[in-house]
Amino acid sequence: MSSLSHEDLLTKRKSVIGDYGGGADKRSQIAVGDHGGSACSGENKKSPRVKDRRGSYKRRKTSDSWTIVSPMKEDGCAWRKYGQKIILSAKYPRSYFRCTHKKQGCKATKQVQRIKEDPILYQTTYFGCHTCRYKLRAPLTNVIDTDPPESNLLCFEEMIPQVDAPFEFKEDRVQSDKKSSADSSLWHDMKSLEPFMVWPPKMRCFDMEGVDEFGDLDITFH
DNA sequence: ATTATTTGACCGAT
DNA sequence: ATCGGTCAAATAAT
Repeated sequence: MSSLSHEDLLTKRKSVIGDYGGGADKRSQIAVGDHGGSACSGENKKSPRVKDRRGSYKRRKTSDSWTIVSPMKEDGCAWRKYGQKIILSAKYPRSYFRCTHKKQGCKATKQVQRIKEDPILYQTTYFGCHTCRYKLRAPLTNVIDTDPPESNLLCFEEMIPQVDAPFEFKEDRVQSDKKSSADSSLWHDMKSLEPFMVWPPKMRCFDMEGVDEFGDLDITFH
């Protein structure tokens, strides 16, 4: 789709940024600049860099999660990447995604990690159910107020096959080539299927725990 | 303009 | 101290 390779993009970006990440943290710089000499209004507890983030996030529980092992890392949902980490015991980095509609209260997240090279396999772990899907049906109306935000579990009737999502394969920066054709053709095969991501939570609702296989996909509920 | 991605720092747990 | 998960500024894309 894009005319530039990922290496190109990366190179371009690096050349623009320079030693961006290498040296001092930009927020440190900002912080020093901000209240650098100011000593502030006296009481600082522990030199907040740019903003005190203590308690800014809570670690998730491992409940309400399930894992899918599949050759695809795309599902039918709109995710926004918010992090990537090198995992010590893993060969490939792990990517962290949250639902694009987090602002509307959707708490669903997932993490994707490639676990195998030859036939490429991704392990995707989902946390929480989407609460945003049925809102998409009436995007221009004022449904937000009327939606019960605590209804985590949806019915099948509420589900919409969200095949309008941007299906696009983007490879991790750390290995750029040898993707596309295999992946894409695979995806085109799978594209006729229901986006499988939407039903694992239903299976949970229907008391299907203990099921850990479904066709070609390995699914593990936690 | 707004939204998405990148990426090092920060946080809590161990 | 280290690890994995998250934040958020800078950057890129739309």
